[in-house]
Amino acid sequence: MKMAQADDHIRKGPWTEQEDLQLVCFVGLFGDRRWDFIAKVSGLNRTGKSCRLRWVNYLHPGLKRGRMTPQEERLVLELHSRWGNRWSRIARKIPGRTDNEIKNYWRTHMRKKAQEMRKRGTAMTSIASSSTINTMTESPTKSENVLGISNRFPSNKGSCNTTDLDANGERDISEEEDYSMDRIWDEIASPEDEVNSAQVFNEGYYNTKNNKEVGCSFSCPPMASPLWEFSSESLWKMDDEDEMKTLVHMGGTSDHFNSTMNTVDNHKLCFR
DNA sequence: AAGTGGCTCAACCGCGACTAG
DNA sequence: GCTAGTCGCGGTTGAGCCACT
Repeated sequence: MKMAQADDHIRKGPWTEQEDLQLVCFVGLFGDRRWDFIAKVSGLNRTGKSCRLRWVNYLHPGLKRGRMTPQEERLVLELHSRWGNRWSRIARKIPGRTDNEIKNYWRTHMRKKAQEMRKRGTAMTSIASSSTINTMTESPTKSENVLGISNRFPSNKGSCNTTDLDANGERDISEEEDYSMDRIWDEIASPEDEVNSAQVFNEGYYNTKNNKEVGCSFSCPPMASPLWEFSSESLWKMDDEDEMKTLVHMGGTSDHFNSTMNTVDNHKLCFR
């Protein structure tokens, strides 16, 4: 398999504002699917992967910025207890948060929590002796993965025992997990946030039958933005270079394009 | 004020899954 | 069925910021 094509000029590292604008522009034109194509035609000298990552984690219009709310934190804990380190899956249940963000949050906060627990070194001893704390607090290293230790929740890539999954392919919560989660909850939950996150999760943001947003127990922006709505389907069906050239020569003056760029500007103001 | 350690977050890497030819 | 290209995911890294000493 040919990996990075003659990566002579492939840029790496932080994205510039100019690059961001360029990327958003091309995603507006071609949608958020054909990353390799976008990477090529945009002239960004980035890999498709890099473009996708930048879009998903930073430029996507529906993203929330800033610290996790207590409700979100609880939701992360709840969902992690169900699904383990399946961050993208968890992220899908938390509007405006990316898998990367949740992953980062989990690492830092859970590690911190574990350190505190270790310091106190009392109540959690019995749990720590099981593998639970390891998984709850730190991702296994590569070598640990290879050795098959410290991973209570095999990822969907790994040798996941399907008998542990429910009808939806979701993992059931065993009694042991419930127990450990209760303990963790007690450690983490602050008294003021009494919101039942499980309820939020179950009844929460979307009515899945008609796919509409029906409510949100904590303040979050609407997920869909004009850019997001049109970008994924309508435009990216265009036929590669030829149509792109046509569009570029048109000066990119379609309504969609203009609204895209407005969206970009608005978001730019929100970032950082 | 300078040094240090911890935290946050953007970005990269490797791998498996998926898809088209 | 095979192969190459592409995408998506999870794990990891490192730069920058900030609080503390």
